[in-house]
Amino acid sequence: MKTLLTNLVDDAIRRANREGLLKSETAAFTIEAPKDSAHGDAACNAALVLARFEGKPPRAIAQVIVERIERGAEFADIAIAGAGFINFKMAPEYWIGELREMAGSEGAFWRPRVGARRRVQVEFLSANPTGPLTVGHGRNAVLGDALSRLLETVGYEVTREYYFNDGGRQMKLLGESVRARYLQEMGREASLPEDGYQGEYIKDIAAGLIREHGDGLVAAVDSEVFRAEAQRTIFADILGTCKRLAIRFDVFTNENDLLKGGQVDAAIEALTARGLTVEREGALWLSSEKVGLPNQQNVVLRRSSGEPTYRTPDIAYHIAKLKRGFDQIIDVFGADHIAEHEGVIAAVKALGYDTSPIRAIIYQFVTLTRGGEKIKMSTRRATYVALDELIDEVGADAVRFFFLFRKSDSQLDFDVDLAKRQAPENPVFYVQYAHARLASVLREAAKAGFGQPLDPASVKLDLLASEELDLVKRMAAYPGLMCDAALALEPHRIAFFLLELAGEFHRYYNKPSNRIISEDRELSAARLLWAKVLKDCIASGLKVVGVEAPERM
RNA sequence: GCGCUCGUAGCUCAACUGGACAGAGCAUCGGCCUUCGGAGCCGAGGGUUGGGGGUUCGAAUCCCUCCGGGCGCGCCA
Repeated sequence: MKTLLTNLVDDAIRRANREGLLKSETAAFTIEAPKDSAHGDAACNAALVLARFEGKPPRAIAQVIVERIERGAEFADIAIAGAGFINFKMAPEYWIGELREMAGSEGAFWRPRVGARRRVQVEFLSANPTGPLTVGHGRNAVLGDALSRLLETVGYEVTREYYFNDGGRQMKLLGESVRARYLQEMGREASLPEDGYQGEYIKDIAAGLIREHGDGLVAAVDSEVFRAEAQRTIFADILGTCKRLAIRFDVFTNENDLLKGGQVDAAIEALTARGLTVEREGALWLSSEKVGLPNQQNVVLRRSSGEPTYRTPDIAYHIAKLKRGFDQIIDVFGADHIAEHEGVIAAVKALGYDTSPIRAIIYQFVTLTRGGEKIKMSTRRATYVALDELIDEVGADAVRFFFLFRKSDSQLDFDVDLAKRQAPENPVFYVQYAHARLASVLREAAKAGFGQPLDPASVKLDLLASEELDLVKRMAAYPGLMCDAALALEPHRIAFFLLELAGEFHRYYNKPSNRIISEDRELSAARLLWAKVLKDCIASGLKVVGVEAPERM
């Protein structure tokens, strides 16, 4: 509809220009669905945009444009309203045509292929394997995955990537923590290193090593064997948690490979060769002023001990990503990493790379509440709530939906009690229930002798009333909404769409006069076809957010 | 202190990236349905979009400035 109207208005403006009524040949106007449906199905602001340049009142310009629009039978009305909006109201036949298309497309209607198979990499989660995933990681994981699903749905080719540091100091510390626990279990004198990992899972890993090796590791020369075992176990645990949330990755990249491949050293050399580094107290720093960073951002590239910090591989990693030829690279991370990311991008850019394909999606923190009370979380002291525990308590669907039910840059307050409730105030339940209801109706229809699938060509869709067509309008807007959401990297819009769609359906369904299956066979057939399309639409939306679409509840 | 970010109904949040009268869900109050095509629906009250200024046909949205929360500012990740 948008392109149709855009073309019509464009033509009208050009015509008016040829007739000497407008100075402009074209205008940067928009076509939008008005918030208030009384204003019609679509509104165009062309006259308002042109008013200044034309030096005429908007309504007068609107008049000139409207008179020159080639109006077909698909329009019920074209009117000028308010400050000078041109409002279009489509005829019922138009919406019936849309419904027919939805029904006949075998689902393609819900997969607008605007991405044109462009390649996108989404890097998300990227948690270092030093412990189980927390609720905070959960938001990252779900956001990255939903974004990937959304991009795929609109036709991009997506690579889901997990990057982790396995060469750094933290991993060494992890190994030493395990070693300490191991020795303690073996009755040896040992204490956890300062800032070591104190979680119970460290003891579990140590216990595993005892089962496997007995006391054979007491004399181990370094903590490497402990680190390797910890990494292996923890990684398996992380991926297990992801699997419960239906999250998977295509590519894993780690720091060690970059170090071994010499890419980290190459990055340091390149930066130094360009005079972008400074040596201070034996360490190598990125010169913040030369790469255009605020000077409070001190980026250390190489410690005085000679080993690189975690950021240097990250710079090398981003260069490698750019070289892999993605059309777009998306990094998902929490707000506490903004400064770091800026530093990395600034360095990459200073090396002459075009960083414009890189985009960041940044999310704020998550708090859990139970009965209105905040649940305390702290990663340091191991009092965090593990993501697995949250999934145990409220289920994967609720976890996913709740994480997506907020714009990523607002803080997220996860109400555990609400998420568990099987009641309409729980948005997950509400949406899933709409789907189950439709499924139930379709089962009834089968019993009543209606064949499935119904043939869109033979069903009399013109029997549908405005209430059904209002839902068709909403569905017709869905593909465009997905494209906008994908472009803005905002998967939460899909969740909100689903809630609104479900709400409109529940309202419809509750009216006794709207019984889908009645004595009137032809009307029933039309409504059933419509109901099937609606069910498919909800199912496809749920798929994008990664939530189950149940047939029964 | 500096940088980033957020501030919208009592609470938790939307608002198609500058459009028409700022919308939902909880909570509160008042109704309808008594149903396995179950767990649903309707209505009411509630707002100077933190304050002030600016940009323009038009601002919750952009700019400036205060106020308030969050995050960051380590040879940690």
